[in-house]
Amino acid sequence: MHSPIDALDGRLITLLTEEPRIGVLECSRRLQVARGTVQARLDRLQARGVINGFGPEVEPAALGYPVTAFATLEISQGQGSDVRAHLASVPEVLELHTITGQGDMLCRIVAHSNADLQRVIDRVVGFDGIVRASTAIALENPVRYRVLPLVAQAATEEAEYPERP
Amino acid sequence: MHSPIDALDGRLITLLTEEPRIGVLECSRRLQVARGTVQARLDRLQARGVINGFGPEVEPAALGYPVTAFATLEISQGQGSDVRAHLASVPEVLELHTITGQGDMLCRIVAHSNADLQRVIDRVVGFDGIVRASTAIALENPVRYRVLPLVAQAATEEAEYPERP
DNA sequence: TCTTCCACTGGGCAATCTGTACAGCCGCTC
DNA sequence: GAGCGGCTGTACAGATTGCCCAGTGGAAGA
Repeated sequence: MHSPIDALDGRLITLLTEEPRIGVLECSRRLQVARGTVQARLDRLQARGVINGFGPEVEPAALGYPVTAFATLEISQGQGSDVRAHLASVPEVLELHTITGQGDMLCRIVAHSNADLQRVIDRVVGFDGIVRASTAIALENPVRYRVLPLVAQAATEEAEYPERP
Repeated sequence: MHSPIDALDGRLITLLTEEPRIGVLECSRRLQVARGTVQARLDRLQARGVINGFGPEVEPAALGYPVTAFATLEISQGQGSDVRAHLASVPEVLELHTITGQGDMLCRIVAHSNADLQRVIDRVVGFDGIVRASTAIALENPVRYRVLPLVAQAATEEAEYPERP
């Protein structure tokens, strides 16, 4: 097995992240490689699942949901799948993970306001199988979700660790 | 103030999310509106910050980082900004929020493996100012990060709540 | 060492899309 | 009633895309 991505892949992803509007041709010019190469790399990256797509990045705050919170849920035994389905049906639940530790699930929720957050929480926890919930409101977001440093890291490691289990 | 998005905006975002590769012209065909309209809507959505861009969605797992964890950090008074800078410098820290509640910060981190997670955690917490850290490993991800239901909700509310404080 | 395979290059082609502009139409507000 | 903003339908030049091909160079395997 070979490394996930190489230096050119890394540069390509970085370039596309920083200037998403440019096309394949422009990429090839910036990266100083043939257009076919860029196309092939992109196809491979998508085929390997490294790049999932180029969907629009929607900002919940601009949609009228400026409040973000993280809720840790405790689930009663055996209710897991029902709870998942329930949470998946709540639009304000943006993300859900099952986790180790004192809680069982961690979900990210958004709301129109702190007051509105109460409504969302009520809806989230108003379901049999959820024993307890503790919510933490996100105040600031010093580091927005990012992957670029990781990409750079992975592209660098390529040289150091030709393969990785 | 008017509502964040209307029904057409919602349909446009949904369409682009589901099929990112299609262009403006194709959108106008699918939505049964003029191309200029789609173009104008897109420009406005981006200008208003509803859509941040169309960057590639990178999958950390495919990059060799299949392990995700959430770390809750407790910070000693007045060390906040230093800690932020420190965490921002760690590639494996994908996201960082300051939060209410027992902890002070919540960050999402990734690692090559459970064993490698130890290295990452050591690096994350190995900094003066971080008093205590508790980590929860993400096992499953029943609901991947999504915004579509929220977009649909917002586009619907447009009719019901013409304005919102 | 020789052969094969794979990736990259550089070129070309037709079809398509983009950016931009224009005039007309409609509903709303002043 | 005029003005304004948004949508439509159209037009055109220029750029881009998808696709194909032959040639080159390096790496792995025989």
